[in-house]
Amino acid sequence: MAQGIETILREACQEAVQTLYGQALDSNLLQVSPTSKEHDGDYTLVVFPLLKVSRKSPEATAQDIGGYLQEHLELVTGYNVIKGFLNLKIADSFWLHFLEEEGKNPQYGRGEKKDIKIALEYCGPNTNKPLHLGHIRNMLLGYSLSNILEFDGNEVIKVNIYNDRGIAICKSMVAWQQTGNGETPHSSGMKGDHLVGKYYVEFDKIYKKQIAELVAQGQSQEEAEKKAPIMQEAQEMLRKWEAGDTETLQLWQQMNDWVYMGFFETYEKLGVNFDYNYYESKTYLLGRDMVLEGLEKGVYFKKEDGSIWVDLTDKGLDQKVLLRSDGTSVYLTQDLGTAQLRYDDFHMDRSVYVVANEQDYHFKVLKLTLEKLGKVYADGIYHLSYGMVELPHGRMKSREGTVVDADDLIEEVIQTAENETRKLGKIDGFDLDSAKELFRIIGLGAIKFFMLRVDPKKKMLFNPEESVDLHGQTAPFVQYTHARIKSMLAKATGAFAVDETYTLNADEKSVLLNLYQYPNIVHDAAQEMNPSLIAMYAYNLAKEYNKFYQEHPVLKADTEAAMQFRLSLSAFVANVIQSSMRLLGIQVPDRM
RNA sequence: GGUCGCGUAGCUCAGUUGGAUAGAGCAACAGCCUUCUAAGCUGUGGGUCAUAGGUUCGAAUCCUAUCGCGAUCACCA
Repeated sequence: MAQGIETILREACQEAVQTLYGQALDSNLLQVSPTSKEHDGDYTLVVFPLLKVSRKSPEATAQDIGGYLQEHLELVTGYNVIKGFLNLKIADSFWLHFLEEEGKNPQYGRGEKKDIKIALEYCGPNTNKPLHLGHIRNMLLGYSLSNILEFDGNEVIKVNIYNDRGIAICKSMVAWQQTGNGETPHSSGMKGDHLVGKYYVEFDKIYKKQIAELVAQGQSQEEAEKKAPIMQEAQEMLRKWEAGDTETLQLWQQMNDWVYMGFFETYEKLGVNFDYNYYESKTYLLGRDMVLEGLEKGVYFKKEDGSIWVDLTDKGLDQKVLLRSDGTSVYLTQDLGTAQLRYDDFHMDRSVYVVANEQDYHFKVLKLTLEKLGKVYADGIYHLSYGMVELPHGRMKSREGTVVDADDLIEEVIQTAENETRKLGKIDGFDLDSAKELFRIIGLGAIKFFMLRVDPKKKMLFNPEESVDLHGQTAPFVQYTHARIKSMLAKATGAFAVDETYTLNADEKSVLLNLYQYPNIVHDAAQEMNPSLIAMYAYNLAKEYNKFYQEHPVLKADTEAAMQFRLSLSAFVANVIQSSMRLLGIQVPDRM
């Protein structure tokens, strides 16, 4: 697109003010935006900020500028003034021309190439239990964001980090050794991550039992927690792992492999992927040298007991430990190391971490600690802090068994989609495979849209019934609009062209205005790292189109010109729906 | 207790960065299929924008205080 209409109008307004009132004007005083629905016009200028320059009433100022624009700008064919609002009417030919230019462009909305490389980390699972609802929000956000950033013209590298070591996985290993009887995913038919998760739960059962026994024998709770045999074995397992004990490493590798097989299956079902994987087992020793380097530079400090700290009290935060007194690393130390490693690997301009907002403090500390070291990449670190998913009865708690499993959820939404689709009798003429594919597209679409339509920064409530709803503000609503257009287009014959003398009705123009906004929305979503803007846009576009569709016949339009125009418009809408939904990771069917 | 975040219709969420009569969906009610797919469209009811002050032509939006909810503040990850 050559130049946005808002820019053209803004510049023209600036010129008008200059000519009419003889004064230059700061261009950001000019607010030009699409006219709100209940008023007549296409774009609106708010004139209140101009009163100091015009020295006239709001109405008179708006009249002045409106008159000037109508006279000097071909684009503006009319205007009206309500209080301090100047509503401008844009020539139909502009919109028709726009439709002709962009309507068949499958890349419509794509941003210019920016020469910015972004590393985007998301998911970050532990390898001792299966993925849950929280990971789903994380993965959908991360994957969608990578699409949006890429579409806006950036280079994006999707990375995952596996927390594959530590006491948690050792717990699963010990419980499996003691009670598993050699059970494998193959022998049990269980998905690998679920199998390992089962033994993680098993560990906790045994542990609790042992604590109770010890307490019954007269030990204190605290003492019992430390001395429970199975806990001691898990800790011994961790020591052996760190010492490189072959047998331990083999078991660890095997159980992790089971988990990965399970995760890959879930990723694939959900339609997300990664370009590069990091493993904590390979990075957990990194960062130590950086801390020592900081100590040498004098930006960190050492306490009497030998522990090393960073002082962030000047930034309103606390002092944080970087190396324990025994010289070992903490969580933060590792993250320093992985940040450096990632920069060495990719030399990215920005590094985005999709991590829940419970870690806000940690990421503030991480960024500031790297800044103290003078790392050039510290500035490019951005924590996409998303809100936690809550259930109608509160937070998910594994102890209370309220964790919503990712695989179960996916299966459930597909099942619901199937039930609903069959009930509506929509699959006549589908063979079994394409029917299954349709259920999958609709079910997954529903859950993805449900989670992505909410502002990522805000916590969200997961209501199981609403998440599989197929009506209203949902993916199926948008998908349905697309399918209906496609089936209509399939019935149309020949190529259709836009007649630039066609006269638009209000519903047609409203759809065009929506389409025209798409590139801006993409850019805003990328800028704000907010996929919900895309979701709401896709919904609104479908909504506007449906209104048009209901009121105005396309294939049976009164005139040939109307039919051709409406077909072009419909095809454009289908195109943009498909494009925007793809950014959310949602497919759109041609029939449903 | 310190820090950060949130509070908009019965419920779930928007609100274009300070602009017009605060909008959608769900739920409820009333209409629209012999005409391109009714997973749709139209309409009705539903609001002390947590509360109280302040800033200005104008505040759901910015500032202050209060109330309520949540997260976080480990030599855990």
